[in-house]
Formats: sequence, structure tokens, C-alpha cells
Amino acid sequence: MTANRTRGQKAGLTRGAVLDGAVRLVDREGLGKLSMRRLGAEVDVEAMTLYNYFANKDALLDGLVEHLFSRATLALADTGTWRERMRDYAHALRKTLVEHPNLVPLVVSRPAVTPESLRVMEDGLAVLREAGFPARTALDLVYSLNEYVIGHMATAPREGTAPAQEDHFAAIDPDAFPLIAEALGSPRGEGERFDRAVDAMLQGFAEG
Amino acid sequence: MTANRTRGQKAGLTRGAVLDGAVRLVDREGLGKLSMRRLGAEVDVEAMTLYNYFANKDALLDGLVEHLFSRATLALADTGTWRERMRDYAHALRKTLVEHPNLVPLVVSRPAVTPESLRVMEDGLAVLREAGFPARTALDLVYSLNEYVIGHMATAPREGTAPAQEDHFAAIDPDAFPLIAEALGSPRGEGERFDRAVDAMLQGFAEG
DNA sequence: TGATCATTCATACATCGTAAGTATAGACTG
DNA sequence: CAGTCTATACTTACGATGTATGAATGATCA
Repeated sequence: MTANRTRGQKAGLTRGAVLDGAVRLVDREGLGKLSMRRLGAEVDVEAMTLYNYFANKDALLDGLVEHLFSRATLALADTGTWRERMRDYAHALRKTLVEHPNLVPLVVSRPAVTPESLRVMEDGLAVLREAGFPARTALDLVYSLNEYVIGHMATAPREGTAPAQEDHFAAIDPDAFPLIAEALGSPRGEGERFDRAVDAMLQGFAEG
Repeated sequence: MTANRTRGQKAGLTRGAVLDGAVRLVDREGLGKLSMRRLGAEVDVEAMTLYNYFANKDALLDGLVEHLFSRATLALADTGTWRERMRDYAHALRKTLVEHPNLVPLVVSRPAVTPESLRVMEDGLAVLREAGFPARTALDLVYSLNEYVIGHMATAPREGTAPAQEDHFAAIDPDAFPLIAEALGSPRGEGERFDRAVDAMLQGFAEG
């Protein structure tokens, strides 16, 4: 399972390959199981070898977030109204995070300011400026949209969270919380609130 | 510094006192320094004694989030328009998180579904229903507002994050990212974007 | 007083991140 | 080809962590 190789013999590893392994490991076993030794085993190398590619574990985690964003942030679509294009961007970002739920706590607690994310931001600004938004408003909108998506994913129920997180709504006492109970009467589809909030925010900026 | 007490002698500790100690410790030294042994020292007790109040460290962290929310969520104001009241709520929530920056990563990666937070949600719904919102829309709005605040705080620059996080804007290459550079021309005050995003979202829901 | 119970502490273990040092494969030099 | 250098990987070791287990003692009540 673990590395079987004499010293000095190349393992043919790259930074990206290590990060791929880390994503695989976390997807499969959860964030808590990501240790240097285990990651080493995943990519068939001893733990310390990983320090050739990352200064320390924290740097590895930063790299992981960046890695995820870099595969996520396809260019924005180049046709459609600015609202459609912004909406699509928000959905694309959400999709990536939904596909790697175990990585969400990491992404969410580790603001990414990589060149990659700056590029996406620049593209978003271009769309909005073209649509007539002043520079500062455009920046506010791009930022705010990102913030909302992050917040939505952060507070979305996940496995491995506090017990009864998933079905805690089923257990709500209608006497203590009548309005919540009422509002939950007709449950929504997955992501329906997301749509609505994104639209609301875009609408709000459109008129602000 | 550490516990100086014979076995069996009560320490006069409560769950709340332990959590207070944890907040103090994290505020002072950072989340990374919160270990059972250190927390024990902070409240003058051996590490294992803490397990009388919390099943394990994870439960302690959950308790910490709940603890923070419970001091945060003063009731909503009972006068003003619904928009003013929602706005004030968002600002109150933000204020608490700003006051404990080191706890933000915790709050953000650990959705709180305590009775306390349900109470606040119920109050929020009451305000909105009174203002004429349908049940589901009201729930969407309360949720979305919370999500935005969380996201805003999650992505806000913090100490101890990736290097140059604070001043990375100063280092932006205007050739590579002209629109970002332009938008940063006239820098905003702290929390100005927050105001704007909250208002946009409320506005959007008001018209949706 | 003596017995029961609640509470705390001491010990121990597996696992973690990583500092320090060592060995080897492959590349370069002559 | 022989000799050297260097990049790469491994080994060992240390302190710190979360926590299982069980002993020791103060508190409580008969």
C-alpha cells in the first residue's frame, strides 16, 4: 500500500498529482482523514516526500483550495444578458462545491486570492462594465455574489455535521416555532432558494 | 498555572464557564491553540476533566458556536419598517463575528441549528409575515440573509491567512487586471460593501 | 461513622505535523 | 568509462494532540 521504492528513485510526482490525490482522499474519506502520512500512502510515497512540494500542511490546504477553484472557474459564458451570465457564474461555482462536499469547509474557511480567482473576477467586471455599471458597483456586485454563494454552501447541511442536522427540520416543534413549521409546509427543491436569492441580489443591484 | 487540586475536589466549573474560557483562549491565541490541555489550563483544570462537560472536542466546538450565537442574537428591534429591522439584524450578526475574528472559521464551517438560532429565525419570520410576505418567501429571505452574512465574514480577510491577504490589492498588476485596478481606485470604507449587498438583497426580495 | 457517588486527576497509546539526517538514482564532468 | 554532484526519497525521532481507562479523593447522606 505504502511506498515501495529505494531512496532517491523518482516517484514521478508533481504538485498537481499530489493535489489530485488529496482531492480523491478527501472526497472518499473526509477532511479529517487527510494527514500527511495518509496522503503519502494515497500517492504512493512517504509522508516527508510531500514536503518537496509543499512547505507545510497549511500550504497544502491552500493549494487544495486553489486547485479546486482552478478547475471550477471556467470562463463566463460570452453570450446572454449580464444577469444571465452572472447567474450562470454563480451556479457554476455552486456546482463545483456541491461535487466536493467534503472540501466545502476548507474552501469556506480559507479565502482564495489566487491569480485564478482574480482572473474570474476581472472577467465578471468586464461583463458588468459593458452593461453600464460603474466600476465600484460592478466590484461590489461580483464580490457580493461570491460571498453569497460561499455562505450558502457553508451553511448547507453536510454529512458529518452535528447530529440531526439533515432532518432537524422534521423534528421542529410546531408549537414553539409555528412560523417555521408553516413555511416548511411545502418543502422546496434542492437549490430553489439558491436561485431565488441570487436573482434577488442581481435584481437589487440592477435597481440600486 | 495548571490545576492544583486533589482528586475529587470540585472545581466549580460549568459548561458555560468552559465555553467562556474557550472564547477567551481563542480570542487571545487563535483557533490553532485551542487544545484540550490548553483549555484545561485556561480554566484551571486537567484536560480530561473537560470531558465531563463535552463528549469530545467536536462537541465542544459545536458548543462554542452555539455559545457565540446565543450571546449574539439579541431580539430583533420591535420598531421600524421590515427592511430596517432585517438590516439591523444582519448588522448585529456581523458585529458579533467581527468581535471574534478568530472564531469565524469555526462558525462558518459548522452550521448552527440550535434552538437559539431557531428562535431568531422565528422572530424574523414574524416580522416578514406581518409585512405581508408569504410564508415561503419569508423563509427564503431570512435564510438568504443569514447565508450572505456568513459568506461575507467567511471571505473577509483575516489574520493568519495566506500571506499578503491583507494588502494583496495593493499588489495587483494593473496591466493584468485593469478593471479590478480601476474599481479599487477609490477604496471603500469597512463594511460599505456589506451594507450595499444587504440592501440589494432586501430590495430584490421586496420586488421579487 | 461508614458507604455510595460524583468528580477529578494520572497514565498510557495511537496518531499527528515536521525537524534533522541519511541513502540512493540519475545527471553531469572529465 | 570513472568520478562527482545534486535532486529526490526515505528513516528516525520529538513534542503535541485527542481520548480510553481506571485509580483516587472530596462530597453527600444513612
